[in-house]
Amino acid sequence: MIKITLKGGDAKEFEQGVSLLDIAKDISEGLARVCLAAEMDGKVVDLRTVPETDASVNFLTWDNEEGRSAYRHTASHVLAQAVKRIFPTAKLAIGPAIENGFYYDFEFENPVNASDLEQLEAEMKKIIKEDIAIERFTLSRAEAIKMMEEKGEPYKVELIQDLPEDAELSFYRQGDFCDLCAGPHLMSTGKLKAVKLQYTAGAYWRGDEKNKMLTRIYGTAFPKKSELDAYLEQLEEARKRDHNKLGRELELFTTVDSIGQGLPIMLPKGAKMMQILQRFVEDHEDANGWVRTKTPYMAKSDLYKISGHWDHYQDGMFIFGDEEKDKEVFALRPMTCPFQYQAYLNRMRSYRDLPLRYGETSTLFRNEASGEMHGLIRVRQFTISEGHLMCRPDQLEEEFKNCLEMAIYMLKTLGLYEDVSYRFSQWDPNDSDKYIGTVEQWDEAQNTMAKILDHLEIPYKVGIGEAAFYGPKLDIQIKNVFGKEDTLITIQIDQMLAEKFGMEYVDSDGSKKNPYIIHRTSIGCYERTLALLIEKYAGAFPTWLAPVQVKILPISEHYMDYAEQVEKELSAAGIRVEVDYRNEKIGYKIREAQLEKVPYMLIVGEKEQAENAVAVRSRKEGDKGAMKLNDFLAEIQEEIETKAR
RNA sequence: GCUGGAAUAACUCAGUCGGUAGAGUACCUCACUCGUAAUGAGGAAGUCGUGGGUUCAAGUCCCAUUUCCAGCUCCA
Repeated sequence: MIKITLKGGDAKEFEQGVSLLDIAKDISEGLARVCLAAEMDGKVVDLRTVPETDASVNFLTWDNEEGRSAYRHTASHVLAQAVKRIFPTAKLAIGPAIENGFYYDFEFENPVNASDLEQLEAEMKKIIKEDIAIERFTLSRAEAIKMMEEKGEPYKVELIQDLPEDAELSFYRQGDFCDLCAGPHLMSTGKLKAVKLQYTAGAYWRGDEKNKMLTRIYGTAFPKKSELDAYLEQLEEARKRDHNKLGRELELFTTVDSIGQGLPIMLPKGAKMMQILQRFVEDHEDANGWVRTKTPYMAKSDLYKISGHWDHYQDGMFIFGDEEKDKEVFALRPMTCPFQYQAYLNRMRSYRDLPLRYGETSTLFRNEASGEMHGLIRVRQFTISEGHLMCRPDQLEEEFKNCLEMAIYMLKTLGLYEDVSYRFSQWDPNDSDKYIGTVEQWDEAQNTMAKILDHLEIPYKVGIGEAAFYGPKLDIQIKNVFGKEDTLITIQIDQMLAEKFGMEYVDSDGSKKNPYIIHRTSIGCYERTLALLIEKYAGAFPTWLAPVQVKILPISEHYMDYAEQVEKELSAAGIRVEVDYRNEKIGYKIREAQLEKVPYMLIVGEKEQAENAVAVRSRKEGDKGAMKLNDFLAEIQEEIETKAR
């Protein structure tokens, strides 16, 4: 007999040789039906696992991430089985479960199109209906290689070859299909209910662009059709917020073929929003000890050679001229660091001068690869709320904390704070060519940063290989409507560039030292931040950010003069206001203003004109009735002042 | 850069087997002068992304190229 302790603490004795599924059944048929995998002594395992000794067991269902993962991982195997049935020559690569679904990478002889996907999905449904039992078995490394060679699966062979000689490998078989897999998996294909293949994409074998590009098929799976439909609906809804679509519809920006990729045109409304953000950021920074610099957009290659950009970032720069032929070669700046350092170097600095906080609204140019541009999120020219802060070691933590607090203040004001996560981006010591500095320097920089982050109790994930070439970063990450994560804000500690540029200060004991440099942004780059604001608010911005805050809608031509008078009064008070002078019915004008997502509509007609009033309609709450113009002005000014959302 | 998809009026899109370029919205004109999400009538608007090719004939087929979209890789 063995003793099984359950999550609640209850323990029960079972015969040797019973599987976890049997145990679940013993507890209740209901549990056996809904559980997908189990956690045994802290390890996620199959339900087919037979405990050999006493163990603690926690059954995992759809409500657990691991349960969903097992479910969708089985779906990915069913996809692979369907692919092998319909395209027997396709080669299998890998196929994991991911956050909202699964994918599987294949090498096909011919491209797969949408109708192939439909056919594959139909085949998957057939396999599910067949309710094929899934069996697990193990092989030695040598046997595994032999089997996959016989099956003609070169990618699987390569995966197995990378494992240690004495490894024992687990396989899962479902009827005519068999795959190398660590598991866990469901008991049979019939456990799956609602599956959907979504789209195909290219993906490099092992994520390395030097390798062959495989075809990745993405799909998702849910235990109920209604849940699948709800998910697909939700995706559809999210896409309506896509800044790249909405931003164009709302006339915030556009692109033009002849200007080129990654070079958006900010239209008046988008440019206005950027100006509002920029003024807000600069004023806030300057009120918190920052000073401004204004530095050139380009420099000779000499500067980038000192900073290391020439060796480590040349592909990312726009370069004019040729080192071989031309006396001087220039490059547009991809970062502001080496430029702002020149301001520091302008004279000898004392320890009393520190910290020095240099802010700049800085336009940068990066020659991104052509396929990488995306709306306003990834562009070739962008403007960032840049800053470099030079300080002494004893000031570092406090200054870092202040930079972080400023970033958080900005995110909270914009309403994005609840959507972000932290990433501590470290170097990859196995890829040291990408970075400057020594192992010791990196260890020191990262340890310093780790200490500060732990002390400030920042809940971060570590990103290996995500560091800048000169130092570690704290990245504040955010996801767009497609679930793709990007860095919105970054705060970095740099001990290397000060030395390279000969930046020093004279300490209290008369010795010369290199300052620490914090590279940071307070709101990120305006283009990307604007993109995320568009998606966050679906274009219905808080009043303080809205490019048009008030739209005046005269009932008929008779009240146009009064409308103009109201416009002048509001405009003089700093409100961004427009009048709809068109000769249209009021319902029509309201509809248009509502679709433009203007926060307030002021309807003016006979009554309003007589009483110096306006009939207020809020975008959010609809008709709010008439009020004196002055009262409305006071209210909206209060709302703008407090940056209410 | 790579894989796949797309590009037709200002916008959203239709255009079958290769045979005279279509709709709705927006825009302009006229009438209506209107009270909280679309008044009616009329008009103008397209080198079918660009450049080649096949054909008696190309929006449609082929090649190249630019841009856009999704993903990969890369990145703020």
